Amino acid sequence: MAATDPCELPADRRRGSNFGWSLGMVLRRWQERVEELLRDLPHGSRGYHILAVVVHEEVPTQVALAARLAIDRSVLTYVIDDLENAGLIERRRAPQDRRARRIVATERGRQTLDEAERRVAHAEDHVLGGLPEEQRDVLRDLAARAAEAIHVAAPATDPCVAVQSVLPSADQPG
Amino acid sequence: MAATDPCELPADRRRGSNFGWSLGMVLRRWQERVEELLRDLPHGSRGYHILAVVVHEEVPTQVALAARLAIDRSVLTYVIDDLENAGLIERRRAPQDRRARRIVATERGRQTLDEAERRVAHAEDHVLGGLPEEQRDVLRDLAARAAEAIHVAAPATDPCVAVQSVLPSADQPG
DNA sequence: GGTCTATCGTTTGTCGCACAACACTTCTGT
DNA sequence: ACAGAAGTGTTGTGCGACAAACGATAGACC
Repeated sequence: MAATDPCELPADRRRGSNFGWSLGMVLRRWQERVEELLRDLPHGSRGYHILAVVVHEEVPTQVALAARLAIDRSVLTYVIDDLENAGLIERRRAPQDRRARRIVATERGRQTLDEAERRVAHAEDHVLGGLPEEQRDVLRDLAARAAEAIHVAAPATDPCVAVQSVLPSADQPG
Repeated sequence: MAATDPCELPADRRRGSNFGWSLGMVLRRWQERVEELLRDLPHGSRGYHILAVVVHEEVPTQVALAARLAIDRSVLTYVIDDLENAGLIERRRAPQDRRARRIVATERGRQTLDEAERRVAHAEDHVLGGLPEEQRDVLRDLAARAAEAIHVAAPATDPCVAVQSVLPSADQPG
């Protein structure tokens, strides 16, 4: 098989590679920092992600926006409400389909995102301060590509196998 | 300056580097998989992290355990309850300080963790399937080191500067 | 044209989790 | 013995994610 079997690695190697924990740790800190820096942006990092997509990509509908960000439709409703109230984006009825709303950024929204991106970039460098410059970019890049791959292969639930218990069978000593 | 200014990168580059979103995406999928595979392990990935530390490191008290995992003490209480009920770990009063509980893994707990780690490693390769083998290891490694650095520099709240608004000042056109 | 179904957006309710606050036990120092 | 500190457990509260139901509109089919 092509894959290295992690079970053959020494325990130290495996213990250090608590990938889920590491991700959680970095993400939590990232969010802390970002929430702090973007205090005025409605819904913090959430609003930031949404605003970024709205500005950089012209996503036709809210549903498409939700799909793009892999978040629930119903979340978009209130976040967009607040971004709109802050004058950063506008809801426009799509002329060809009056059910759909086209979300467009205002000039103010674009300016805000620009400033926000500057700050977030700065915060990221801070969060990843434990890594040398070069490796930060590698990490960002790898994370982005992994995430992208996950996103396009979206089906999420791959019913690969019937799941057995992790626990050893009952006849084993406790 | 040593740091590359991300604002100078072309928009496409910056858009792709939505680091927080990427982390969230990968983490969410990782958790989905792990929860699925470790269905029988109390509290899924949470229980997994805790069990792993209990088995691999001999952490003296619950407080130390919480600090090691950077989670709240009060979470430990009920997760440990359930891990104990599942016969995977034991709470023992520390002989020299009867306030403290020493958490030790049972043989069954060790076996369970061993199997769980096998599965998690497999799931990780699946989650990171979008990356070639080699880069998966790089990502794991970088994430681990970034997380470790964050963890040791724990103070979390670094009141570096008074935070200004991200929003442009009021005289800007909307 | 009229009806029927699917889609878009919004609203509401439920669930789980993080965190704070309080209570209890035990240790330490005087 | 007493006061205060530290380890643990319990309870309550608030927030965010997600599912389900609802109204509005579009498109297909007769």
